[in-house]
Amino acid sequence: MARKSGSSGEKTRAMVEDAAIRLIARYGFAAVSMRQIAREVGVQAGALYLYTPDKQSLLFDIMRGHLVHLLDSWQQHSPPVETPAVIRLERFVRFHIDYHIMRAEKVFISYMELRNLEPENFSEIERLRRDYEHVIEEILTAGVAEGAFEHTDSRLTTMAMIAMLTGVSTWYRDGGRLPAGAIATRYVDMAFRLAGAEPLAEVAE
Amino acid sequence: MARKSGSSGEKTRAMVEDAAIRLIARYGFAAVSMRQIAREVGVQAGALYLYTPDKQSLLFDIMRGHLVHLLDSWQQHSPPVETPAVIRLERFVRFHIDYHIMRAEKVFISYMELRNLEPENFSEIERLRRDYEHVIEEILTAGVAEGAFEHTDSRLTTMAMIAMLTGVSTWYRDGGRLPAGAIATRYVDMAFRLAGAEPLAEVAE
DNA sequence: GTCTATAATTAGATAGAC
DNA sequence: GTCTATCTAATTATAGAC
Repeated sequence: MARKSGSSGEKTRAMVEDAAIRLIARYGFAAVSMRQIAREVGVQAGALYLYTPDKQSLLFDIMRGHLVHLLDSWQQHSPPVETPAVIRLERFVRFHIDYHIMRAEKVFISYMELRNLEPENFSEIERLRRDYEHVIEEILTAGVAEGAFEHTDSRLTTMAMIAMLTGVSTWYRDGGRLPAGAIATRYVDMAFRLAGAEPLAEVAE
Repeated sequence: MARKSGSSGEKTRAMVEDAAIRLIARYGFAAVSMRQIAREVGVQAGALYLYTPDKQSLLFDIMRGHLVHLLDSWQQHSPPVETPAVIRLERFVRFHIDYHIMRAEKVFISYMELRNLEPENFSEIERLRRDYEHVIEEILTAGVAEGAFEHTDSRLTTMAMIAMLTGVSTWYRDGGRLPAGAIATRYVDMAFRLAGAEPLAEVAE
């Protein structure tokens, strides 16, 4: 029988993406073959091309999907812009860490596999990444304007904060020394320190 | 003529490593072929095997060489342990950023290509990385004991600080908005904030 | 020390049967 | 929708000439 009974295109499509994410996160895009992905799904290599025109699109779709969903999720979680920056920063840090811990593989891929994107794809992903960086930068500059934050260089503080926060996903493991919530609380504290939040706000945290 | 006049083994050996570093940093280890490296050096692929037993060793030697040299350099730059932690932290941050900016490619490889190491090689590299993490952690705990730093979790602060500092090498470019020295100064300030350095020390910076 | 030639394997992608 | 078979090209690594 050439076609398994009960097999369905949409289900297989999801399995292909899942397998690709798992394998690419583990071994790296260039090191993973289409045959490996197919084996993980339980189909032959040729069948993959029903769901993706080529290997590059598989990577690109994973990364774009991740970043679009990330930005979308923040839109839904973000407080209104008129909210005090201290509140917005705390909300952002908790959102970011939570999201990145829960989707560590996609985060990892989107960070590590930029080099394997073809130029046009790279540009689109970079644009989405910059959009996300601007979320922090806007909160920081708003906080300085409010007098709630005190630091000399919002752009550099943004870069430092993103690196610091995203770093969590490189070492976090379920069942580690601290639960995710406790980690997030400590990172909120550290983000406030970097931003130069007034002691009052820091205590209130 | 099978052998170029004026060619020399040691010189070629260095060119092989240089080419490997440049190409792996740019395209990733798995995506770079031995033929590409050979072409960059100006020899045939077979000749590479005079200098490395296989492709894996090429990667491993780059990473181990980098980390051994990094630890060695810090040994020579580090103030005696009895030096106040504030001084030691400032020295460390400037050393780390300077070193990482000047050797961005090796740093990048050592961070991105961990997945492509065979198990035994991975273990050795991880051991060296942990040694380096302990440098910061020791300074932070010493600072807390001295009463110079105030933070709740030295281990987490270490992870945050390493991620923050190493992140510089992912975006730094010569001729950018700020010269390397100015960037380092701002990162010293941010490191002090994370560590919870007493205001007096922060002003002294 | 480097070259040419080649072995052995594997890759991405397609064609056509079912 | 999936399989088998296959094409074409590339890969790591080695052997042996020079």
